[in-house]
Amino acid sequence: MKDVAQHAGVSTATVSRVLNGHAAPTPETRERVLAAIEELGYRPNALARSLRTTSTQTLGLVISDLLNPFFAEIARAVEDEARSHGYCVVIGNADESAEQEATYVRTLLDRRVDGLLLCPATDDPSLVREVSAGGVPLVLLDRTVRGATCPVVRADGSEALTALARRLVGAGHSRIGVIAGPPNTSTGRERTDVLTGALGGVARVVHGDFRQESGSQAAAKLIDDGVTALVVMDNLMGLGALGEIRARGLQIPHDIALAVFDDQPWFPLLDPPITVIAQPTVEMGRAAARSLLALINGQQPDDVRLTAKLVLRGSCGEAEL
Amino acid sequence: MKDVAQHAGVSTATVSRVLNGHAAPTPETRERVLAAIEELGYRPNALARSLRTTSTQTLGLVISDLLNPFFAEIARAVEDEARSHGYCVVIGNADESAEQEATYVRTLLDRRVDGLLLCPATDDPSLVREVSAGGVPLVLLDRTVRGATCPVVRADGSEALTALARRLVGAGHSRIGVIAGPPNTSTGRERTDVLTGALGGVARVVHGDFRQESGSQAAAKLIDDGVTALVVMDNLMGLGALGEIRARGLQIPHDIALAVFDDQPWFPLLDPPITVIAQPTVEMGRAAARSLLALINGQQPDDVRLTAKLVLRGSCGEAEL
DNA sequence: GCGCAGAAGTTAATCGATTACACACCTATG
DNA sequence: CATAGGTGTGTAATCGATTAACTTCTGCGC
Repeated sequence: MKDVAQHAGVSTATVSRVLNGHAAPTPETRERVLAAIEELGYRPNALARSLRTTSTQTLGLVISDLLNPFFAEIARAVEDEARSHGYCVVIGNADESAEQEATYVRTLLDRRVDGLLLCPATDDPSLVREVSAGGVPLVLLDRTVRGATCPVVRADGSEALTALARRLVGAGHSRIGVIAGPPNTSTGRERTDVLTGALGGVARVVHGDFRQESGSQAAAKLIDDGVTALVVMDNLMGLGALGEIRARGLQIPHDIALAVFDDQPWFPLLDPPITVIAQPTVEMGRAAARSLLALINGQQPDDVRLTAKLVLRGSCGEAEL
Repeated sequence: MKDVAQHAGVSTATVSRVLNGHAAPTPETRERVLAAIEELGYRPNALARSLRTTSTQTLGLVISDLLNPFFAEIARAVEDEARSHGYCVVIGNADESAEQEATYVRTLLDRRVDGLLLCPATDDPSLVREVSAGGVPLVLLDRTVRGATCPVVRADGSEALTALARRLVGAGHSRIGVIAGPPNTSTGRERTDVLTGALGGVARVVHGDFRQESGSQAAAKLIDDGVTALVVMDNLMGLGALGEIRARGLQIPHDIALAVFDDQPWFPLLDPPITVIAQPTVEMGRAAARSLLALINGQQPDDVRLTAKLVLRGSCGEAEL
């Protein structure tokens, strides 16, 4: 910057003013400065700028698993929305591990992100409290924690789950397997509670960990237990369950009915296509980013609850479309 | 930091030494400082530290499309490897747009990443030159550019493509459709050249843009053209092609054979399972990260070429396993 | 008892920006 | 013609760390 100033025959203050579009400098000075910048190939140092202004124009996003397309879609939406407001997004991958999640959150705070979006790995509120104590704007996404005091953006699957339960029971299923998320996550618990509630006594619940492998194992257990329908609470576990069903040579929906939480582009390509509860991932990501930006600007955004939709495709034996 | 120093009755220099594990401070002083840090909940400002040391312990990774599981896997591997060396990764999503790619690269440079991993959207070398001119360590990943002067890490599919070609021709196909990547990407061109070369005159090539929609359109065109086999050069276009095949009610492999570049966890679940050319994504990501770290440490890593493997599953009419 | 080596800690410059304040110059006004 | 008010720039403090150079103190050898 000093070089630029010297080159243009002005002070660094003037260079800075030109850079930040202040009113002061003469068109003629501005021209000289811009020419010098161009000539020297100068690029401002964002670190120095941030240090001085205490604003990094960056949001942190900590998600549970980058390989899960559900989170990948959310990440993309967050990023789009943030960029359209001049913010950058730094993504941290917690890998469903509370410890790694904490590490990432601290790293992001150390780098002074202007705000943080978090998909908490567990419903333990201590990390959230730590962030709040640091005074950094925080929005929770997809999942919440016990006694959360910050805005939360998530999808509500109650209606869809209830409709699904009605359908399965109506179709005569009397032993229905539920592959649930971990009981210490809000989505894991809530979805399961709603569904088992709606199913009455016919549900058999096995908890997985939101990963493919746990889906196969849970499916194996439930199939051995004689269930005639399987509801899987997450797309990766759904993948695992599908694998297990195929491995055993079972026919969907004849031998076993299947429904999965989260839609995936390839679900319609299976035979039969898979019935799902689709979450509005893009809207969730955008809404979360908007809430966080509002918080950064000193507003108090409300919680956002979007609704997940039941998409019937055939894997539960419903009339084909 | 000043607060901590005051609290512990020492100077900021001593606090800094304790923080950075220098030899000097007495165990007793160290103790006092750590206590003060703990008590005040102090966290060092990474921006200030980086400004002073000109090192951010951060790598930039610019990929073409976060929603493409191929890149998501790479991103995860890069991140794992980087973390194990004490580095953070900032991911930028270029969305297959050269313009957005350039924007991201500049943003990352402005933030003074210690090095940059780039999956170039096109084979235009100007952006690469810009980075090199800035003296920032750079490694290309998956794709290269014309006249690249930096290390490149990628998968070599020649062998697998040749084997696939032999098989298709051997099975009697005489009109084979190839859904290729954009001609201005190195992977788009090279894979197609190898395959068409090995196929002799029987290939019909249509170029897509590495996205699902273009896959369906290309498939439609080729099927109308009467091809009996389809080779798709990327998993997203493969998804689109599959959709088109299903929509037309064609049976794989009876009516049309199909092979796809890039494996996906759900390919084995289709009926028949899809034959693929699998790229070693995890190894690519790790190798790229390692090369970049080596470059940062002043070494001169060689290019890395890993081999992609043909995985026969049935969608090309091969003997079932 | 003197000098000196080595250890422990402090002072202050520095990284590259932003910005409050001061200053010089110019114009309009009473 | 002195003065008030504007404008365009420059000066220098500041953000929060690191670190070279310097000070102080301790203990040891002769």
